[in-house]
Amino acid sequence: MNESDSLAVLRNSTLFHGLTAEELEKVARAAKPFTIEPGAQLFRQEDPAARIYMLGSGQVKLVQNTPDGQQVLLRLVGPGEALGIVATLEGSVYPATAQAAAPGSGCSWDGKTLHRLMEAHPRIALNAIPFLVSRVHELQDRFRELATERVERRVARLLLRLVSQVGRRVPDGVQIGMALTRQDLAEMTGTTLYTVSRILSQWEELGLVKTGRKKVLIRAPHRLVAIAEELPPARS
Amino acid sequence: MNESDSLAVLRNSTLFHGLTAEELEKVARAAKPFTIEPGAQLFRQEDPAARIYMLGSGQVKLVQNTPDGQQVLLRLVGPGEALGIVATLEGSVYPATAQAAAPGSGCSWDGKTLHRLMEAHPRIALNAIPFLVSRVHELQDRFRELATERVERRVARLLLRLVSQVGRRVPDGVQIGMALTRQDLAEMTGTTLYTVSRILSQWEELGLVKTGRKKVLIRAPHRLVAIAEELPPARS
DNA sequence: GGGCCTTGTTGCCCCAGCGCAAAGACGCGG
DNA sequence: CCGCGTCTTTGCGCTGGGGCAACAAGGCCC
Repeated sequence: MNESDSLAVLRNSTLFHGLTAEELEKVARAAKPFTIEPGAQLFRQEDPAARIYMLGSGQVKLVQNTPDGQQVLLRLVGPGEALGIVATLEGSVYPATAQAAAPGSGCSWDGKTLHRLMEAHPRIALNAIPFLVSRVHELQDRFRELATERVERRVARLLLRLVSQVGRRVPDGVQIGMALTRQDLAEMTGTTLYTVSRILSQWEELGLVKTGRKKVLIRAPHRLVAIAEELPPARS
Repeated sequence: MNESDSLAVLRNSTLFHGLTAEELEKVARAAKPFTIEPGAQLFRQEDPAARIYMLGSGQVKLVQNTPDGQQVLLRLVGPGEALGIVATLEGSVYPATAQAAAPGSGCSWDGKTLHRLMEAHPRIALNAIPFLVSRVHELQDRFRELATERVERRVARLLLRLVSQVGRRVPDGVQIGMALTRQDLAEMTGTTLYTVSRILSQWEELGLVKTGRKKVLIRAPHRLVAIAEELPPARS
């Protein structure tokens, strides 16, 4: 990951979209490259939010721990996306731990530098807004889901979301292109690994999916959509 | 609500904080004032997001409806806060309905105007960021709560949040300064009005709160904090 | 003051989903 | 190819809380 790699990453990011070539170069020069191995952490929850990271390649899980030892998987971050923006701009602590799920690389800036860059190039601030807006939107949706829908539907939705994020076409369906345990899936849907396991077993029996260790293959996406969208059992 | 009222509203808002007097005036001139009666709606879910509203006085509920008729109360908006920013910036539809809970007034801008103002005065965009950031943060917290905590704790937290938002000291405690039905409380915590009612009854028996029609009075905030923070039943 | 409508309470039943425990299955490293 | 650690499945019992129904209590309007 050298400076010209950084440049390539920046060009593909929404955050720095629309900057002139010179501006981009300036941003790239201020960047510090990094690489990360699976299982390693970019930052930990409660650490002071010092840096913002932009992922060039790889997959990172954002996990929030509760005081009593439970976990919530807030979001998966893929190439071209940034981590720690929210906390770094706020100047507080990271609200979650960022753990690599696949080997990755990218570059980072410290909070001060980012602020300086934003003040100097308002375009960046303007770009950050749609990003934040879409986060708000997504969180609102997930909140509503969690508040009103039963587990099976939430899991169906999750798989569909994963398909669109990291789905890979394979001969007999679409493979989730990422290693996720039942526990991970449970943390993303606000349930337990037991329940996820049971639901997947049931779907497997129906020929809807094919599961394996940390693997899920969707064979009949449309039927999953039916489960995700269907109105609850009946309600005159 | 005339133009100078608008100016006063703007001055108290975070969104337009730090603008020069002239800039503020320009923004105020572009604003359209409004007043609203309890029960009336500023906008409805699924309407194209045409305008952004800034509340000068009053209280507005942001309610999201699910396809099958359930509801989620996303947030309460008070004086100085803005509504519809997210949707208007995104240029999509309002993700929720904004309904007044008390008589109010304020001013509004259409999406194009706001965009123009932001481009011309990047300060506004920079101001919008902390606002959005705090929304993301809050939603993440509520998401985690909903995913990992049981109802009683969530209700306790909600009341505490309401106290800090709209609490009014009265002789024998703190009054929630806003009319909220059990249904409203349920929609904010992702549960049902029955459960909320039962919990409040129980707390009333313990002398923790005093409830009435659309009224909640907290008599012992510290004990509510204990419920909100306490670790679950036991876990060796 | 009386009627009506909205909001709140509570008993009852029921079930989705939690969580333990114990037994597989997978796959890596040696 | 074996062993061990990690991940997954499944049976079982239990309970939090959902939801109906019926009733009570406010509050508002005429």
